[in-house]
Amino acid sequence: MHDSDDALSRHEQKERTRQALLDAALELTDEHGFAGVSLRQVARRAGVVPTAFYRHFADMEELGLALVDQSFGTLRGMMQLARQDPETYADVITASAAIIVEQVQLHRSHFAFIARERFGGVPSVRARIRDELRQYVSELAVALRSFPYLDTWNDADVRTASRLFVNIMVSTAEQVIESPDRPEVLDEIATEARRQMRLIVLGYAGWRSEPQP
Amino acid sequence: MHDSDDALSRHEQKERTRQALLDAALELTDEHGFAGVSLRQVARRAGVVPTAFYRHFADMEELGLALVDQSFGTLRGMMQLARQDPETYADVITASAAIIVEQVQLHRSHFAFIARERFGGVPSVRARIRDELRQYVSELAVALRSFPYLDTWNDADVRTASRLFVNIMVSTAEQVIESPDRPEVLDEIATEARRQMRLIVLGYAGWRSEPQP
DNA sequence: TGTACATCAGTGAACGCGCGTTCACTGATGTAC
DNA sequence: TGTACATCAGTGAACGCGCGTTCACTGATGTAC
Repeated sequence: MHDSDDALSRHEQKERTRQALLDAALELTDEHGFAGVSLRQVARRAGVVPTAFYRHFADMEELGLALVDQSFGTLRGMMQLARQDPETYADVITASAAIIVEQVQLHRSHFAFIARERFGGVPSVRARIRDELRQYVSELAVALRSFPYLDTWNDADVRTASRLFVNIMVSTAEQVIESPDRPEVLDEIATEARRQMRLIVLGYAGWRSEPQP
Repeated sequence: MHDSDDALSRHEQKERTRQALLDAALELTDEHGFAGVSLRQVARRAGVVPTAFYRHFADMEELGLALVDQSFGTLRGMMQLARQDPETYADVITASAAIIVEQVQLHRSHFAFIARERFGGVPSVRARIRDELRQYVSELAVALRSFPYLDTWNDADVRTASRLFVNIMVSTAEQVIESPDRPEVLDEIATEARRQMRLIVLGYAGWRSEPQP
């Protein structure tokens, strides 16, 4: 018999510590960049002794790769949300811009991690992010295909559009990350993202009616 | 009387050492990110003793800000080149894409520094880059005004276009930095940059003939 | 031009500190019977 | 259910190392006369 704070299984407790290490590293990356974060700092903030780190990761590089995976999980969740939202099919541009701004605020640290470490200091982390982004562009291209009108485009055009949308997504995320949390600033960013996306869609209309020389 | 290797003045020699420190830091940033570079590493690669560093910079942060200034000097040189090139006025898109790809190859380390440290680990460096980029967008907006056709646009539209062009410029630079130096890869990147710029110009045509709802 | 002194870029020893990693350990949780 | 043993997440001391920064110095370059 024990009191109300149910004991965790060994496995659950280990998982909890692992997540504490990841969260600590994410916070510290926000402050110093991943390359500037030490194993001891991570352990300290997670509330364990430095040597406990090794029960979960071989070194900081392995933890960094785990953070990439976790962050792209969030990005994929965002795409999922957009595909499930009926608004998206009514007005893809307004709906996407709103979802991007909302999700970036909600998962700021994951987006910030990708934005910062995409060209950051640790080669293996950078490489993994590049691979994941490339795959994300492909996945978005497939998703774009399910829209009326876009289904008539050829592969190369859909891919270029997908790349542009991901560019806008990344740069919008970067702006939200850099900005104070004031609603009017965020509205302005969402408006700018809409303008940019609308521009591309209109550009494509012109492109297709009057192909390049 | 002395032999042919003319002695440098004390001032010239000091300037030379300062530049050696900057170059060393730029190289090392390419390898580990600026936050991962130590004062001693910089001094070692520049061929001076660590304490000599302090004759030139108060600390690594001050050196980092000097690197930002130097890198944006290169960016402004690129804009200058584009404005002087008669090709630009004949076909702005093709000419700009070519200049971007060529200049990024030529000054790879400066572009890489901006791309990496824009969201990198040292707050003051990041802030300075953000300020410079914002100013660069303004300067480009002014330059765009000197083109026929664009001179009829309103301020907000020219600024949005300028922001999009700088986005494309940065992401093109990022792609060149990440890519192997093979000519066909670079051609492909330049082609993609042209496609993206053409899309925007065409988008603007559509935008203006049929303004947003 | 020559001499005497000032300047100052770069030197080299020394410091205390946080780092990553090793190792033997502890004690609570899990398992076999 | 109770007991005896195994597992293993987290501990704490210890190590050698590169770090940023201080300090008194050296000796070539620059300047005043």
